[in-house]
Amino acid sequence: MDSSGFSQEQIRAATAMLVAAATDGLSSQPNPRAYMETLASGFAEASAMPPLSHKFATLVRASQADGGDDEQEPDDEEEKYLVGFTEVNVVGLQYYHGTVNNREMVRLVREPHNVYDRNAIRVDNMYGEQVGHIERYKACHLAPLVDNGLAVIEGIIPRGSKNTYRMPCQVFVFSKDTAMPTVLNRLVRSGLAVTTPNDPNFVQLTAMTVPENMKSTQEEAGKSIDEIFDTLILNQKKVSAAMEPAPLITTPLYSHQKEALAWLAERENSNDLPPFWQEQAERKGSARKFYVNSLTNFMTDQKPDPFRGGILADEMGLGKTLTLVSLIATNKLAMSHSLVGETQVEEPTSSRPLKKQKLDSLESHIDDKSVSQATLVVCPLSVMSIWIGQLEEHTLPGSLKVYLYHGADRTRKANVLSRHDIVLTTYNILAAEGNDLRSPLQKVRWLRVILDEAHIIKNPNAGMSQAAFSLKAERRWAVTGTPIQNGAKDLCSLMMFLKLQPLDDKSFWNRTIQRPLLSGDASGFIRLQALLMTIALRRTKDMKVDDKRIVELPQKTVNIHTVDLNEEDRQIYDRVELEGKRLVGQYVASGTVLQNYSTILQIILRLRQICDHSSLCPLKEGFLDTFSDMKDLSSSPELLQKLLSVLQSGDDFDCPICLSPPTLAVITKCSHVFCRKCIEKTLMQDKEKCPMCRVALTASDLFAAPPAVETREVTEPETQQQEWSAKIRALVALLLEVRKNDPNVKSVVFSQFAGMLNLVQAPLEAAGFKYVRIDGSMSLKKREAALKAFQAKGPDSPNIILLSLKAAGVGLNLVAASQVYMLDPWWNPAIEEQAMDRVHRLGQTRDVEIVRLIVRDSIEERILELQEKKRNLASSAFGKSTDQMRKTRIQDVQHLMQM
DNA sequence: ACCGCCGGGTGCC
DNA sequence: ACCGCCGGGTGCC
Repeated sequence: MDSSGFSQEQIRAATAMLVAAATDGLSSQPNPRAYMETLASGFAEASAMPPLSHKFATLVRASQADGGDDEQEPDDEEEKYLVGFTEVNVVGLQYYHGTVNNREMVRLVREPHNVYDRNAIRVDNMYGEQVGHIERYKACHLAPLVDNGLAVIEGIIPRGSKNTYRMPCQVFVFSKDTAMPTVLNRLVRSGLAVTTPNDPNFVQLTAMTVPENMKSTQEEAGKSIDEIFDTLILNQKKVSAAMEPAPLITTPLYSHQKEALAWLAERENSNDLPPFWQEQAERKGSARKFYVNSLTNFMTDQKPDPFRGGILADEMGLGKTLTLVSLIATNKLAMSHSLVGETQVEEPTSSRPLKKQKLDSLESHIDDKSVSQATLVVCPLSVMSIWIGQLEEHTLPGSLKVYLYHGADRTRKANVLSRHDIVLTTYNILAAEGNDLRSPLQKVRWLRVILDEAHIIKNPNAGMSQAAFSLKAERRWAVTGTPIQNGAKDLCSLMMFLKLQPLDDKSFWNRTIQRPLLSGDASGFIRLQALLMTIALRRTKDMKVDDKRIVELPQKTVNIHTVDLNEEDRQIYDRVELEGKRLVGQYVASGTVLQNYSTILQIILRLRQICDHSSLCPLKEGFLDTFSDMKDLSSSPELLQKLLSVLQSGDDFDCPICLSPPTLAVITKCSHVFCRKCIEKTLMQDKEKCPMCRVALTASDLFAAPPAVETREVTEPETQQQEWSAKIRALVALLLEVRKNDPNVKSVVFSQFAGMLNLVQAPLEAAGFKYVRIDGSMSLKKREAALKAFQAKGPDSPNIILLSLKAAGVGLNLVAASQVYMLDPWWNPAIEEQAMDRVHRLGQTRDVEIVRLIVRDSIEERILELQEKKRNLASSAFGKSTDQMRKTRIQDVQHLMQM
């Protein structure tokens, strides 16, 4: 490695090697540890600065909203750029124990409640140990910028790290594009010497590792995280060994499951350094060793604790749950001697928080508050039954003590929980009491915490996530079949749960991974790869080992069955589409697409409903005019109710603030739909304006959704009046044909519209089919009963299960069926694939046929195209900014409306 | 001397 | 801190 550090060629070569090794299995096998060390040394030595990119983009969380600010982002994530840096002193070093290294990234923490100075800014090292404070006469200029959300600051110690009383610190100031001149101006007027990136001396002066402006890495930057995961699939080193589970697992594991078990156990028991750490001898030949974190350049002579846990990201259908049960069962036996021994043996005293935690646990060992043997599993309610099922099916009865921490009669006693081997609970319970220190969930020091479907905590600010972060555990696992949805920041949330320092800190995550990714700097990509390579395991069903798929599944074919609307529906469809185009055209022309996004979604929704059956679209004449007239809406509670029931009919709106499906959806008087919490928070911060259209809004202008639509519509479809739609005819015809060929074949019928499921019921009955149904309104018990009936083998058992796409939840096992009918397409192909995978998964013995019913010449065809486009362009790319996402949305709308 | 100068005590926020 | 600053002691040469 030459003195200029990590060259583009090296990065490219390393990447290529990685990808090649991951894809073609047997050839070159990179050793992840060695690879990480290569990386680490490369970055640590990158002292001579390569040319500087013009702007350093970054995604950072604005710590507080600025009430008086002009631009309001619906989300608190927004692009920030480097304004420049100013050098300040860190003072008071003599009072604190936190040490730093030259060129080390430090945390700058606002201390608004500091009794001596409300502008205080604390300086911490990577471990969160205090180093000192920023001298107050400079802090007083920086703090207001941070507090009002104008700027975000990051610190690096350029030199002087061994000083006794004070040391310099370069404070890098970032702000959003529009505020950059203001921020710079305020800094300069405050008398701070600011070096901007335009400054010819910037490169010599800065201690920041300046990202190279590498256009060549754009293609990497454009990759979705899923693809990154997929380039890491089946790392040979990770899974070369297989591990037999403890005998109390009564079912033989598939070989890929044994490999996963070996990997999980290795990750829990290895004493390797955590990711991004490397060992260094003090001097050549010196016995004294140091450990350096290559992300922050933090150095310590204490060996960092191994990182026990990680991300199990196997594609769904590979049997993750059974693998985890095996881990719990297998390590249960290994445990009794290893844990106690381990904790006592390598335990040099230390002042670090991490060690302290362990020390505490040692002390409390005596008064019986020690690390429990119990594993806490947090999962969605719908997945809980899967865990229970797997435990019943695959373990010796009575061999594992399982407690269901669920239901009103759950215990309040921590020691009851800690006496079990497995405690199962749900995210809702965790959210409800997880932040309450009196909760037994919080009192137990878990051996292991497993978050199943961990992407649920992707929003780190949600109470549920916070509760997950505060659980005390020796080992942490995030389990998810769909690891990344919104990009790299979802991963940050997982890191916060996993407590992988320093990446569990948003600021460090942004600095070392997110920002480089966004600005097209290869280091972010490479670090991310290195990280995932070490702590994540992902296999997909198509992966091959020794030319054999890891899971042999029957054939799956996807066919499109094109349907022509009947005359009446066609007329309605054309009319609505014409009107919709006119409206969208207006919005596009006047640049108000986003302000009218909810209206547009309504239009699209209507069109999609008409494709299923025109009666699903409740408003006929002139309803679009009503949509575009907000005042009318606000004075018409009835309409609001209707709108909301539409919202709840199983369709997929995203709250524009959190960009997720809304929880507790509310609609504003200006007809924008948000999560209740999101909009309430926004209103409190942002001067009571609608974030979408900036109309004045107060809490009283919000209308809550009516309680779950339930089976209100389940009133038997009035058979005469509701003629079968073309699609229903097609469905029945297809089902009849299948039955003719083989009466035992079972089918799954998916729709996004609960109403559509209602409408197909009568025709199915008329054709002599027995069916069951699962939708969002059903209780867990009812769902289980329906599923059980469907899975039964007898000749009288139902042949058809009707499922609402959204309510079906994860993990549902539908291998009893081999035919799948998707009544309507959804634009996120992943969701559809997930649905299909419930049928096409382990245990399926028949070939699976998936039939997608698509109306010719309709929005459905365009949705298909959009899906294709999304697949090809990987538009879930992680390097995407909010702004880019908006643009994509506008384009999507235009495409859907054929404009 | 309402000064200057000396030298000890002292030191983040 | 081998500094700055504070405030008490002190006071021609």
